[in-house]
Amino acid sequence: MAKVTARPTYAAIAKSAGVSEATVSRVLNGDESVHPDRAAAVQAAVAKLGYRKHRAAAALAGGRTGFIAVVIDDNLSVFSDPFWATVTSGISRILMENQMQTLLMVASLDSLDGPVAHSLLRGEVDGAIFFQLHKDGLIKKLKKQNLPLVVTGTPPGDNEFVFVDTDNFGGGLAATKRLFSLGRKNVAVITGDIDATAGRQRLDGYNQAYRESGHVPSKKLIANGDYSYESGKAAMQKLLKSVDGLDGVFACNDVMALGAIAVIEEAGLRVPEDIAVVGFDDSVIAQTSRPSLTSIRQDIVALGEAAAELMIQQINGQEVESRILPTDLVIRESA
Amino acid sequence: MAKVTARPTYAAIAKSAGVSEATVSRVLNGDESVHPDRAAAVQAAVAKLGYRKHRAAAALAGGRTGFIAVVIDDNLSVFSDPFWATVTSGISRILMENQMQTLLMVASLDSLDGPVAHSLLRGEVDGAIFFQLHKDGLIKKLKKQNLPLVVTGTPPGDNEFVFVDTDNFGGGLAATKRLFSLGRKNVAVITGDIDATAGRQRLDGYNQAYRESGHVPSKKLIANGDYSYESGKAAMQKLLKSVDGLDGVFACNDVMALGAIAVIEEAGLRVPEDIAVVGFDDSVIAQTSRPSLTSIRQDIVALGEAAAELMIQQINGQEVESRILPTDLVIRESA
DNA sequence: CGATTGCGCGAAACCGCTTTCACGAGCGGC
DNA sequence: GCCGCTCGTGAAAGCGGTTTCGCGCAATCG
Repeated sequence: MAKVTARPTYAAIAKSAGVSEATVSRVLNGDESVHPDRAAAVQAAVAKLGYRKHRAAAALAGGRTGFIAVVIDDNLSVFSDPFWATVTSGISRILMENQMQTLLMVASLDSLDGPVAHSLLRGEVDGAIFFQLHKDGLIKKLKKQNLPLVVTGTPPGDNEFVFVDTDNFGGGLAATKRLFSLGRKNVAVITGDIDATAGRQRLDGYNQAYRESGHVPSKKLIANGDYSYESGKAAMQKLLKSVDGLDGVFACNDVMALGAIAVIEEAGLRVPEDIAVVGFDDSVIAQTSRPSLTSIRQDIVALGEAAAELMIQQINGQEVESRILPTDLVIRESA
Repeated sequence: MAKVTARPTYAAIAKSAGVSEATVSRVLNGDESVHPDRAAAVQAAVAKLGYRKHRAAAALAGGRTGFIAVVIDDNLSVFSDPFWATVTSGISRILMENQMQTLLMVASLDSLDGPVAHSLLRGEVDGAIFFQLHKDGLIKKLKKQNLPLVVTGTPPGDNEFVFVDTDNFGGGLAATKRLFSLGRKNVAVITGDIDATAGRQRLDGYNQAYRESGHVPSKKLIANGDYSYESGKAAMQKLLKSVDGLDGVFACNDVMALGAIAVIEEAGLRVPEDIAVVGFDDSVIAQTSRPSLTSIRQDIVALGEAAAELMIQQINGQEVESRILPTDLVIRESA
């Protein structure tokens, strides 16, 4: 048990500043109606005594906890993908700047009845940021309670929730256009999980690029993957068999791109000379692989920061709109 | 602002169970001295009303917050390495099981004066888990306050703090032995940051393997890196130039191992035929690279779980000992 | 110039739980 | 059979803030 050194309370501040505790509270909560002189006196006392508010007490009395939950479904790939950690660091930074704390909740969200669900439903946090949405039972319930919510990644369905996301569509478009700009004619795509919105949108971007080029992609050019290395290999094998004159591939993430490259080289073909490959994510492996991978970069920290900003705006009662962040094409050896 | 539906309080439970609020509190906090019948009545009332304790109120009255801080120095590679996220998920799981919450604090720990430091010093958490220790100013201060602490990664210096770590020494030993067991004679090492304990220990393991084999590693066989891809390449270039008959390399992480392999192949040599390479971490890239990488696997989730367990034991007033978790050698193509 | 309004401020209730304290009952010891 | 314990329990006092309410004052109005 931590023995905490006694800290000053409102009583001390009030005494030192010659005002009542109520006034101290007003000053510390930005109530404008206090006379500037008194406010200054309070501020001085606060500074002098090194006062800091007791969170629990403030939460109990005020109903606001200063905590924002970051809710992570534990069947998400938190374990193998730095993505979520990076987003979280962005969230955390912004929250800290605004005197709020990040409460991490990792749990299976299947049930509406676990400790996470209870904790959220009981109002133990001022808001919740969800990572990717699969099951929407819980979040719908929270929305009914008017809990400020932000979703990271485009939620399926209509725009019921405030969200932040990378421009997956634009990224897919840019990746595919890059291949066309290299003079490639038969550009295939290895999709990610097309049941999730991100995968869907990247594919849509690919299709859009085709449309803009005045062609229609044959069904044969679309091979489904699931973001795993193995699925990238399998998809590529299928493409090599079924597509004549294949000279470009857009893989919806870097890991699959590497799987595809492995298969291409095993088949005795060269990247990028015979087949150019573009990935998505610009993860570490894009830099370390050989050939290094041309990929679509997203600003992941910014994604987290945007999520936190939208959260804070909501808490302040402002109207907010979902945000979609741009991507960059990073050109390396593979395309 | 979340409008929270009114929840039952002790008053309701007490009434429903026909006891006083004091007794409710005792039951809910595991006080043994309550008559079993009454305890049962309270439990029944709790279940019936779906009662859940108000954390802030409990914290205010009891001094225990139910929060454990996970403190991450933001100059740590949280951004590119899934390692810390994985550890955190393990921590979070165990804490949740014990009705505690994970409070994430990402901040520069240089100053003893930032919001993180204040928050910790003020006893806003029941304990703190530090990720890797560079600056020990803050943590020493916290220790003086008797705040339960756990460090992830061996802290430098004596065993002043309770910590959990992977068996870096054993891993380095196993990696190097693997190379010897393949009949390699001139086995070099590319070190990580040897100012940090993990890097130091892996190197020590390498040296130990040499000692056990009855030889002494020449200074030439040791090339310093900093865990980055580029440093792996640089170290390998140096080794190729200065070491005759080099036929094995232990790189202290996978990323450097890939850098080394790139250089080896550029030099027209083959992995593993000419030079076998072992990495460390068994990260995704170990599986996706070509040739796939033999590496040392650590159970990262278990590391987080162990940290959380040590924390909980400390909070319960038990004596605890630091824990070192074993590693596995994962054999793939490169060695 | 007296009555009305409005503003700044303090007193005090309250948020929901924990813990001390004292009290009554049941017990063994003499 | 009386005294002194122990044991289980409830009343009540906080924990450290927030917020309502009403009061006293000065400015405004008729």
